[in-house]
Amino acid sequence: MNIKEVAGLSGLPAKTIRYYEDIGLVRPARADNGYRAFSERDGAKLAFLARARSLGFSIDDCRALLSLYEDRSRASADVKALAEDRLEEIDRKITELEGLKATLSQLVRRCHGDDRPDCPILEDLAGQG
Amino acid sequence: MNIKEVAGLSGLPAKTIRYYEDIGLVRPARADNGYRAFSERDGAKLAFLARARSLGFSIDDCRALLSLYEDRSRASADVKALAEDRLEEIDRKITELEGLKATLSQLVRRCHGDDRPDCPILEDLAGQG
DNA sequence: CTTGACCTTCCAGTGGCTGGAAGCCCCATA
DNA sequence: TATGGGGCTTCCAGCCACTGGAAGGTCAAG
Repeated sequence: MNIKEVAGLSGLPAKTIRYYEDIGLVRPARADNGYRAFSERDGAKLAFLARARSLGFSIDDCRALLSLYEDRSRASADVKALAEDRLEEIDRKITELEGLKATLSQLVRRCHGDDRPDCPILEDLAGQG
Repeated sequence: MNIKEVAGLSGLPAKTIRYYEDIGLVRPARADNGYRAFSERDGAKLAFLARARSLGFSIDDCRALLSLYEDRSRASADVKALAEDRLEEIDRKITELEGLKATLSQLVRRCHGDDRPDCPILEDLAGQG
């Protein structure tokens, strides 16, 4: 399989796949002409990575998940712990964004938004709100 | 005012303030010894930036907000538009994170999390879920 | 034989800082 | 007057996870 095919299968851009090779996440074989030759297994690994990344796992998390994935004697507790950390992180981010949203939408509501210069948003930013 | 003092006032690290000078957000005067000499106005500007950044505005947004802030004849509608764009972005991010959270927490619930190797989380990541 | 799609490597840039080295400057204390 | 410690300066490198682009090799079709 050439890079474009595996890119299509995994949903990752070719550039990203090359990058993943650079940082050692995949190690595709090489054909005689120097082209990367991806196996089925490489394809599965890349799809795994794409899915894990889309769920917000960092590259380091992915490295850990991959090695757990390939370790037949892993404990599912280890995976669960990683996933739970991610969940907490997501919760923290949601909370933070909700806070921003509350503040900003209050400011937006208070700003009349016409062609006059007085603006509660700028006043708040300047610390006079 | 030296950099450390204005850092304390604005809540920004000194490093960040130097960086903001680099990219042209502030232009503090210089004392004879080469030290940056911040005016009250510089301090206010930096506090403005700190607040805007903490509300999630990008540096480019901040540049626009600053110039609106300093433009006595600005229309508040322009500011409101920027803030509304940010709100939409925040909403999109929250929605995305809620989606991730739903998927991940479902996976976590289904994983028994003990010392056995079978794990629905990895199965899902591998596309067999 | 040419065209055009594909592949390769390598370098640089994104955003928004952050860390660290090397070297002034300034003030207080011994 | 030496010295110590903090603060200040510049500059370079690195973070994360790619992404864009240049320069050039390879392959299949017409």
